[in-house]
Amino acid sequence: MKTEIFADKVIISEYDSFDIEETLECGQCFRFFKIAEKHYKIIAHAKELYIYQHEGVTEFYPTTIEEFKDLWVHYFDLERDYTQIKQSLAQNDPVLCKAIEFAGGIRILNQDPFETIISFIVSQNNRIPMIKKVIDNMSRQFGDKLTEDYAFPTLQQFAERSLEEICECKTGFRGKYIMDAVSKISGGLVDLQGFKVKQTTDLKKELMSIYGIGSKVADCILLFSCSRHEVFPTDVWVKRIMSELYLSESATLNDIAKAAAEMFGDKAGFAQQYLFHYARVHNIGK
DNA sequence: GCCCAGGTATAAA
DNA sequence: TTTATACATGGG
Repeated sequence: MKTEIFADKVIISEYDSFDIEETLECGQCFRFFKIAEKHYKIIAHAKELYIYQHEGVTEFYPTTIEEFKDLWVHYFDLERDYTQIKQSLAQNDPVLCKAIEFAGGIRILNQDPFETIISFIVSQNNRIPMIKKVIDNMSRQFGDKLTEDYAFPTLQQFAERSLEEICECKTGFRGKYIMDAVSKISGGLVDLQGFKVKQTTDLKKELMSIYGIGSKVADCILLFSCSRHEVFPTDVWVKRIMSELYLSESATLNDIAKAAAEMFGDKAGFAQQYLFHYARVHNIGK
């Protein structure tokens, strides 16, 4: 990867496996706005970023240039070799071959764990446009003003709010789940500082101790904010996809889960995202 | 009106 | 252990 630094922007080129549209629109993050084709505004880690891709080149317009190496390189996982990962995923697997062909430019983001916890609580039994709206409501109501938009509220800012105030952001029945998450994190029962060093299985148990966080949401948090690419895709999407593709409709969830485990092994985390795209484009999993 | 959404807690079989 | 249902809200 080649990096060029200018006064107001950073340009990278000679990279592979980075498509901004696929990366943002695949459902792993919610705070972005499409300005034009391959041209987005992103809000993450209390910073705003404009990003623009064209002809094998990516232009970053952060608030300050230092932000690029301090924050955005890690956020977009730019130091990991995705080409090699994709080769290994595609080996002897026709489904992943097709999926990679369809959306080979996805990068698994390194998002803020607290924001990701709250965001994926909001995601349950909900649709992406509504999830984005609820998160935007909470940011506007409770978060700090940035240059143009609002930062996702901090743990402290959430802790100052009542259940009623949180529900006013249209969280629905998930308001009480958010309250429990905030209270457990504030009280240290869920220790965000330990997220970097703990075993994935222990971390998952800790996350699932929060009222309203089950296996699916826990996996999303582990994958999209903690680089735990080995998480097993327990989510109903993948089970349904497996059911459609490989097994009879009468197969139990257990049969499907077992088949998926054999198929993906420790690469399941990446497989989850690719499968999502594959399913969406082929209209599978309804 | 009716159905359902990138799920989960709960009760009941 | 597995299966059915309610849940807030809004869009199709």
